[in-house]
Amino acid sequence: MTGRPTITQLAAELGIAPSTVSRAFTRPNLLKPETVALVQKAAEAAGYVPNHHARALSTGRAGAIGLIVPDIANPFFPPLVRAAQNYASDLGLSVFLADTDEDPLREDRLISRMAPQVEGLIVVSSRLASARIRQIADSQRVAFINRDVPETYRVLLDTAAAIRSALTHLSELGHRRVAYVGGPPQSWANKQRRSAVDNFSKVHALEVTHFSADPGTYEAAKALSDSVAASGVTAVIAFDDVIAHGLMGGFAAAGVDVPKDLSVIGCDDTLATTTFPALSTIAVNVGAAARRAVAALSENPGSTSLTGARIIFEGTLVLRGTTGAVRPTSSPLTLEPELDRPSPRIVQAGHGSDS
Amino acid sequence: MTGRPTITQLAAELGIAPSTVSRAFTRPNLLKPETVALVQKAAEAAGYVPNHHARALSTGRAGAIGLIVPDIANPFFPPLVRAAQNYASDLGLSVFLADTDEDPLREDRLISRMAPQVEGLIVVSSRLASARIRQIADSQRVAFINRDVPETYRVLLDTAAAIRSALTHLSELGHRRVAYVGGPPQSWANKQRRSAVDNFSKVHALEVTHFSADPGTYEAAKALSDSVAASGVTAVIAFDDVIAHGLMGGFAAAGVDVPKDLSVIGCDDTLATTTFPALSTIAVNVGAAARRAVAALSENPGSTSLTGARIIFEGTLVLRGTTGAVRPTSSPLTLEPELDRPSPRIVQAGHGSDS
DNA sequence: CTTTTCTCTGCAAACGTTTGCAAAACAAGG
DNA sequence: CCTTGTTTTGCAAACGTTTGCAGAGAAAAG
Repeated sequence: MTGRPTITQLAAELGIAPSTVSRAFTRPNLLKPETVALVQKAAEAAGYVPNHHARALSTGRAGAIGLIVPDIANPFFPPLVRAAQNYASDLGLSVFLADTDEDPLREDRLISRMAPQVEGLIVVSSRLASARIRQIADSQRVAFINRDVPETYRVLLDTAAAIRSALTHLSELGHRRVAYVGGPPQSWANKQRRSAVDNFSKVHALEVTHFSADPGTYEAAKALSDSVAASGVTAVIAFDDVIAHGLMGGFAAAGVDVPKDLSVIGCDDTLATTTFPALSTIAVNVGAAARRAVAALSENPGSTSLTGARIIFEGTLVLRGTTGAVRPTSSPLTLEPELDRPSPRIVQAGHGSDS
Repeated sequence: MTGRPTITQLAAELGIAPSTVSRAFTRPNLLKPETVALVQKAAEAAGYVPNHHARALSTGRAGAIGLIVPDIANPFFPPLVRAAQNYASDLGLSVFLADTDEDPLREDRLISRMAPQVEGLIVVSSRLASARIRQIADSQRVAFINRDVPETYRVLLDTAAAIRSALTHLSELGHRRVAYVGGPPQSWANKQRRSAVDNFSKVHALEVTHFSADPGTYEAAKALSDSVAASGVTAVIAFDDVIAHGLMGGFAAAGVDVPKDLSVIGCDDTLATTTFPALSTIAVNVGAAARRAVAALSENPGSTSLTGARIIFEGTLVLRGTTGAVRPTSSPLTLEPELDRPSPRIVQAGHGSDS
């Protein structure tokens, strides 16, 4: 009658105490099996479902976690939220999703608003300042994904080793000049990948030219493709698959052939084989990262913050159709071998950045 | 000290009543401005944030809505959840996200579990039986997107008119035989699009051949591309962009040129210009649909269910690079004009379906 | 038949808010 | 100075659970 039935109504109906009804659901082993059955039957019949808010208030456990991402429309995130949600669901947790729109202020506000209402927060690719992050992690239960600030709980998708493999592979194919096309400058992943390229290019005596697609969209990357093609590199490693894809789009339009004229390697494997040719990339286990993060939140429900930890999942190079041997003839750089110029050059596209 | 400060602690600290503190936040105009300021200052200092659960319990308003989608990894949904989340946030609502994994049972369970904890539910592309949906809509506050069952509150992205335009356009380009490549058989959108193709093809005396990619993935579509190419059609309308893209991938691999050999039109505009050539498609206002749905949930907070309504947003045809005039020479069908075969043939790919 | 030990159930307080009602403080009108 | 009216605040109950504690039986042990 009066909306949803409550535990008290059920109890009254059965002539027993509310606490008994409660226990029938939460600690059935304390009760006589017949009582449990009785209650369950009545609950079923009345369509009773427990009120999470009341429960949360009473137990202090919210039964929910929050998940904060910079841009849910970026293909990197949906698989992550999917994995997080599935795993949380297995643990009996619901998940609040919020999108910061890449805006640090919005992110900060969201964290403050959500944190007290949930058992923990997962913040992915945070754009906040390190100091602020440390401060937040100090008093809130939050796990970070792809943001590496010391003494916080963070799980990282590390692509350095895979990038090293990629560079080795390119080197073996005869490439000497490669480009790195970066993404969001504030992104930890971007910094990590860029320095991996820088570091490991040295061991193969590769010359690297830097570009940056900002924002990291298909269009921005496509707009950048001419500069990249003109720069004389024979291979490019992109921050992620969508940038790689944008470059390929630009190359195709300009008549430069991938992989004959130019090899390209993406990252994150968000596009799988949907490009043509199929994109060589670095696959990364977002699902594992997401699950690790929600597991961390569900452990130690008592403490007011998570103990520092640095969990790493390594990506792996997967070669498909966009990598090939360097073109044997007339590559512009062979005329002018400048292998001894170590400091990378930076070329910027799009609006300002503070990388 | 003791975790987060509460309203009672604040009150004690200030030597005033908890109710006054409460009112300072919820109905400040009832209080003397100085009191409000006093409370706010203290709250700020103590880092007080209201407990949503307690509030929800007291007011009966949850401050949250639920959003249920079949597969968040499908590019159709992220923009939708983004729009929903943004708008909900403006209204002071949080959003629970859940993924049914295309499983009706899971969907049903999720709806039952979430509905009582939120102010309303948005269910997108429901795979539930109509009877069950009506039953749910009867006692719960739920708005459906892209599922059309009478007497429920539903907002629909209608592509019929745009499909008519597409067919007209193809006809003007000289096409006489077109294929429709369907997606998830249980999907309302799929049925709607298929019958739109069937209906409007008649007015232009087009012959249509039916295919179905199940599941509606890039790979399934790609696997289907040979049959489609071999069927003698000169144009194909796909259920959505990812299927269109998969077909294009298959065509490219098989050496059939788009749009010279075959025109293709997608739907939903999820890929924008990221295909090569850029995909002609039907753009659809998911954002508006999402916002309408959350608005519906936020209105009439009292009632136990939403009054039936049928809100329609129409898609529009956007022509890019995958549509062109029918190839003048040697198209297999000109040898054998069978314009008078009206009943569409069905070709099935992937595992079983119940369309 | 007592005493002890379990098993099962009930009582009542607590969780942190909101809100109807009433009391107190103050201002204005007479 | 006493009414009357208005503004501001406090009291206490309610929202639907959970849970420590204690009581009531029942079973086991003596």
